[in-house]
Amino acid sequence: MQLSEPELRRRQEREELLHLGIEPYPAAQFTVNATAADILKNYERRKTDYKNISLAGRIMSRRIMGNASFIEIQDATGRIQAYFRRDDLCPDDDKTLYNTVFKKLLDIGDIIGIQGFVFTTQTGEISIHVQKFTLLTKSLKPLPIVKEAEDEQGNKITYDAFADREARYRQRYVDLIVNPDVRETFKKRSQLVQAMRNFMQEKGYLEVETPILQPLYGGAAARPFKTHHNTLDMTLYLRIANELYLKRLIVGGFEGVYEFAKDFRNEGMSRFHNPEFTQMELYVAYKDYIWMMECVEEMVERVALALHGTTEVQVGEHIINFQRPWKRYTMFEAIQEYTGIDISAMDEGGLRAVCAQLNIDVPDTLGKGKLIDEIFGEMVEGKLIQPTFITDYPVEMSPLAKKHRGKEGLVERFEAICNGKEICNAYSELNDPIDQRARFEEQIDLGKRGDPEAMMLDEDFLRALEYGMPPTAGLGIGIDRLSMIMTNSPSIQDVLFFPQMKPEPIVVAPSDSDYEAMGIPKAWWPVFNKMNHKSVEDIKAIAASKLFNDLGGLRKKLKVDAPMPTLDEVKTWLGQ
RNA sequence: GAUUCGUUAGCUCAGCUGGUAGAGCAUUACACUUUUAAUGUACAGGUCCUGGGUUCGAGCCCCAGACGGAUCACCA
Repeated sequence: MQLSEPELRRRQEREELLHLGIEPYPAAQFTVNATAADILKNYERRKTDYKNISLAGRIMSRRIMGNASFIEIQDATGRIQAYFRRDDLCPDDDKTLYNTVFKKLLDIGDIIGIQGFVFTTQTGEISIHVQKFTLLTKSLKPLPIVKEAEDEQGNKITYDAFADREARYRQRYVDLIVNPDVRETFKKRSQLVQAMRNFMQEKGYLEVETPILQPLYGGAAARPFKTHHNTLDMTLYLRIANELYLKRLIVGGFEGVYEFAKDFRNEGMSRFHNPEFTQMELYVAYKDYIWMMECVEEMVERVALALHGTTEVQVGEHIINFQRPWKRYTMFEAIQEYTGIDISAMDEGGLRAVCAQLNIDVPDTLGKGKLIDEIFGEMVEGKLIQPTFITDYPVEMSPLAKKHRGKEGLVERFEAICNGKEICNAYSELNDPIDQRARFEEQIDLGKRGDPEAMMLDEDFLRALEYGMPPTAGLGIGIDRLSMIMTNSPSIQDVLFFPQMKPEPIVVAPSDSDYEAMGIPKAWWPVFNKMNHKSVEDIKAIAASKLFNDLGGLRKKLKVDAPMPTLDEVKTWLGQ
């Protein structure tokens, strides 16, 4: 890797600090007794408490004005201005600490500790008057410079925002340093998980952990990631869901279990899909899906209140209100509401005619259940902005859900739809082992017909059901999707710290020792570095005459103080 | 996987009909003891994503590729 000029300069500064006896990465702990947010919030009311403060953070901007300077320092809670004055820091004749260390050897991005007292500047900004500072970490890579200001109305204006998505996702650490909104989004995500966990702890449910490496994958319809265990010499799959394990725990006698689970699905990626994602699954014994709807409403309403202090949340152009109770439709009612067509009594032929009438393209292979799902997906789902429960799904699509207590061909299942997307999925869980086996066998048939997502038959799970699982309500709720809504993020990548991406190409640049091995005189090494070849092989592939010409050109540009080699010498270097 | 847009200085971006590569910020130097996008002056900084092609001449046109975004498809 060729280092840019700022990078070289910072490495040089690191050396100079060492020469001055200043350790750029000290071991001694720097004790902090204040945060930026605390000072800005409480200083005016409790001035005497801020006479002797100690704070650490990253330098985010510098305004040097001769013998006085202002910097902005950023800690985990925010930014605060600090005031450095030469004669305070260097009361004696030796002004090195200010003139050299502070002004020349520190940069934006360096992490320092400061000690001093809080005051208000003439322009009214609460600031720290620094009496002593300590370098804690020298930063060798320049940060993207983002400048912020406020207009007359007090609106925040950002200049030169660090907005390139690829760079932001690949180097999330930089994104987090430079974009405060990103930090806020992830804090909200954490609060969301915390609010849900508190909710379930209060109800007395048990938080559990179940296997991620599974010999059989199940609990959802999806393609898995496959791996291999060497000692056991067996195939294992990364879980696509943890449903079947949590139900085993209900069989075992726990009456409420939940897990925040990373699941893995080997499928397409989009702004709603990442190969690994988080679901919270909850199973409660002696409950049904109607009870579970109330539970979801209460939990999600609680989350909205915890994050926003209100049930109303701005999402894109909509304001979504999570206040209970939410609207409820059966799937048939919802389709009738949005298309005007009652499909509840239709057979497959009738449903196909409806698809044709609504201009929905469907493959001939689809059965009745999938046709209904297609109509719902095309005509209804995207229009449901406010949180809405859709209940009573066709049995063909739900091999783990209990048959409806009153309606033939349906199961006791609901999804909550919000902002046009599913956020959760729940059933009265199927606990009849004979029925469950039959449903698995239907799935196996589907698999034989080529459906890559058909479920596998899990004999151990069936054995557990045969011992008897009490009537149970189960829920899976997508934490990423819910986070997107609660933080007004248009893409799943905005709520994942490290979204999946293709790896960056790794370039192994030739080094000085490579040049030496090729017999190139040292004076020419900078020239080869400047040419930035990707590898030694790349250099050797260049025609000697072309390289000879290039060397001549760069010799002039870089002012190389060495005689021009002959064409024959160049050929020797290249082994040609 | 398909379509489409993008990739130019450390960062954010301009770049005309194909004719010597531009700005602001950051950096460097100097000035400046309460500034706040600090200011003023000066300097420096570029494989224009990669590889081919067309052309006297390519950042720009053509072909292929890499990476990324968006939409669609797939997908609880």
